[in-house]
Amino acid sequence: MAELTGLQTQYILHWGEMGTRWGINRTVAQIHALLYLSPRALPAEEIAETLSVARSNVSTSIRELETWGIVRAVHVLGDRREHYESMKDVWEMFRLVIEQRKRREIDPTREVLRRCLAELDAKEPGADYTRERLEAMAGFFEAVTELYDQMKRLPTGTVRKLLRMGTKVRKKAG
Amino acid sequence: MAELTGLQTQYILHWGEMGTRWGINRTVAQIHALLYLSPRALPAEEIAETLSVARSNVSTSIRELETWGIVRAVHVLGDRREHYESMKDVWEMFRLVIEQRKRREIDPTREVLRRCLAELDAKEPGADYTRERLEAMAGFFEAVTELYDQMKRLPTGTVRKLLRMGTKVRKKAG
DNA sequence: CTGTATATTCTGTCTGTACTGAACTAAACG
DNA sequence: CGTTTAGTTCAGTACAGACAGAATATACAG
Repeated sequence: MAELTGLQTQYILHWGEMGTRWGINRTVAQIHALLYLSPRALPAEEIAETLSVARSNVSTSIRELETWGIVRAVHVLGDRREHYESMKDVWEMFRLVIEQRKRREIDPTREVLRRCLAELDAKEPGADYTRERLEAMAGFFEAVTELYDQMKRLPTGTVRKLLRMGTKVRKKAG
Repeated sequence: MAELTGLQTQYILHWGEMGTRWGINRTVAQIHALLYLSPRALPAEEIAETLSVARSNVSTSIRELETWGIVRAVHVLGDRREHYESMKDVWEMFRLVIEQRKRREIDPTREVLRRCLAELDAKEPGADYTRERLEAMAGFFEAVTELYDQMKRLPTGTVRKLLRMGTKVRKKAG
């Protein structure tokens, strides 16, 4: 990964772009893209040079990727620098990311909805209507959580297979 | 909705908070939350007052919600102002939002991946490895698209039923 | 028409986040 | 140990997006 090919650059830039739309820091996303494409683990210094970002920026970004569990540090004999590599199993990567986003975005919302419903006083104005709306929303979040839990139980690869099956069935029927 | 109850305020603030995490403008999310809870359509002026934001801010935010198709303007006899109301079917709302996010985030990525794979020159350094990685990623995006298309075909309500069935099965088995 | 109410567009300001470069810490080498 | 190298933390800067308020446009009433 000393020099990027045009193709690699294109992918990395796009990934960074998409990252921002998903609320993921551009540099974090770019670093992930770089490591994902790299056949070998890269030291921070090299990442910084390749992407033209500050060394400190790489440090914090790598840390974030590590907390997500999709990047880890490995060591190379005769080199005391840390080398970073990305997980290569795409499905597992997204599973990890989704799990954490769920924790930060779905779970707190479920909590709030539950608390709201618990606190809802029948005497306050329009309580019936409010309850109806909150319950509908809460039901949705419960269902999503349920769906997520069910998918989590399936061993890796099964989702893929199910999906392929579904495709075939649909094609036959269509 | 002249005055918000504590509960409504809580919900609206939380929704705004979550919106920012999903890359949705806080005001847009808050307005949506307000309209969702409101038993009647509200004029822009009232929205601005209730949420303490500028009238102009409401105008642009409403526009965004309208393009998503989850808020629409309705008219009230004897009042020439536009009144805005939110869709109340939570499942349909999220379906609309997801559809559009898919268009903006999944589809372009699929395109880039396809183009990258098409352009990939076997002569460039590490072409085999790059191809492998790009294909894995592309496969994931194709699968997600497939999944989405299949779910889209199901009539509203079916997803809910399927989910409930799944829950029962799992409970029995567990 | 003119005046008033409503809605939109535009411009400058503000805020929050990303990022750099420097200072600092820790570890490895000789 | 001192020196070098890697890694982290911090303080200030830069930038993007959100927002308010003013200016403008549109529509309706009298």
